[in-house]
Amino acid sequence: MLICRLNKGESVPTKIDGLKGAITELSGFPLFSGFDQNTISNLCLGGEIRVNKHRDLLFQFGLPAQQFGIVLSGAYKLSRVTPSGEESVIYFALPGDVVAALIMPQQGATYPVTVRAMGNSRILLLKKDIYLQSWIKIPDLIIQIQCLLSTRMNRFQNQKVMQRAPLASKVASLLLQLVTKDSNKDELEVPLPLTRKEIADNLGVAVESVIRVMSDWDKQGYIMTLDQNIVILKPDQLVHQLEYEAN
Amino acid sequence: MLICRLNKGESVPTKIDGLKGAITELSGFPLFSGFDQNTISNLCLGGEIRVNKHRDLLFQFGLPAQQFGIVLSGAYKLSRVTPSGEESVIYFALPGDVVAALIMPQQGATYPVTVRAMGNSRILLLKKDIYLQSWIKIPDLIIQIQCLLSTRMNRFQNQKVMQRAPLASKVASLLLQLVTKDSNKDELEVPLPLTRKEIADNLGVAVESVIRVMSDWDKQGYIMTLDQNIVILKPDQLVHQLEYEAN
DNA sequence: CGCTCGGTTGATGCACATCAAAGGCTGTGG
DNA sequence: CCACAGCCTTTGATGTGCATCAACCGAGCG
Repeated sequence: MLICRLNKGESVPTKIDGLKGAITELSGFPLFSGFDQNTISNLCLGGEIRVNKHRDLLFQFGLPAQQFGIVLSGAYKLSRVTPSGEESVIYFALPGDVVAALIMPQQGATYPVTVRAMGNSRILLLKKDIYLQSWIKIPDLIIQIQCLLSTRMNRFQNQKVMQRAPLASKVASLLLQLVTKDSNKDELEVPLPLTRKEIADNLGVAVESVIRVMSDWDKQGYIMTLDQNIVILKPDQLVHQLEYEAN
Repeated sequence: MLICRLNKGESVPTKIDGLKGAITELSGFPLFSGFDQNTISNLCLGGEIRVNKHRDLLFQFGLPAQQFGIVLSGAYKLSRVTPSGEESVIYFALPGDVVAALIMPQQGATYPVTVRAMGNSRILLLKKDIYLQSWIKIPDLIIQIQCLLSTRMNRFQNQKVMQRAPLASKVASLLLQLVTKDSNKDELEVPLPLTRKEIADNLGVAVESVIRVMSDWDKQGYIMTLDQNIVILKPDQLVHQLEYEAN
């Protein structure tokens, strides 16, 4: 069962060289906190803003890694294909997140995942060289990058700890993880278009199982889905799913 | 079902301040490749070599992280306890691996995992300050650290891709991952004492299931277990387990 | 209007969990 | 020295959560 299908038109990604506006956006991310706009522009020399539509391909697993990216808006999906042809979603990258930065230092490295846009998204692409020649030499920047990686690593670890939990717990955990911005009471919105298949592929389970869990929550009024945008109406109820009674 | 039990005596870890001998060891690791012994000793100022016995506690999940480590010999197990009281093994750190380096930059960070020795092991403990004041400023060192992290991240990703594979594939994948040194033909030895429970806790499955898979391999002559040391007699057969037919 | 895609539901089956029992080994204390 | 407790391993019997298979619906689209 092959997954690859031609994306309608495979839209030639727009390329915009002037990135004045983006600098302001960048200065709002934790990655660049404490840097003035001048420094930021120097750090982004030779950068290119890529504007993507839903499912546009950004990086392809296995190809030589020449660039890394900083997500500006929207979201990107990092995934790989399993030996049996299924898609396995590794990570969802949101604005402010870096993509492929970790492998820049390695000689002849290839992308360890395939990266695709989810919905309309924008990303700033930077050349490998700038990472090796500028970024690496700025301790404050390295610290910020390591913080981002640490967060991501933590997420992996949390998923590992949940491995033996029932499916409902895993789905709840994933959804809650994605909204960890301001945990203001009721009405959290998952900030990216997410199909049930993508959730299943991330958790490594069957679509139908995810659907059974989520449409139940839908009926209970815990969540709401509008055109692939998920809204958590009762966060407390989802948190409750996490405590699956230690027998 | 609580797991915490007093380790017989909880042996007071030996502390040795002179680390002359260790410098030679360190210079053999990829982490310090390209550094002369003088530089290495400066990078390890204030370091302390901890000698541990089987199951000695090194770092405790949740406590403030003041130190990081470089495994010298033996192995260390990074794990967490699940909400239901089971142990979840996140990672096995072998000689040359760094532990807790990634979280050094974060203010008031706590250890994200509990770390215990597996068998007799030695680790070089370094202070947070040295990381922030020296390490971070040396691009070549940062590059090596990021390579180590990249390898670890890759391992997580591989496990994620195998999530839907049958148990036998997962066990095979884990064992093969641990011996990825020189893949010289037949007779690979897993370089750390590993119980079936630890394998199970790493894969997030039941002990009995792991045992059923492995004792089958034992009978087939694919592997051999001597006192918790696993030897892979027929690597090809284990590799064969990975290709679980994409129907 | 046929196509594909995402979501949904029900019937059936299987891989693995769970429970139970037992033997070997090690360290510990009476 | 032996009894005992823990841990690791093993094996069998039984149960179940989720996968799999199949079918259907509505929406968007060329």
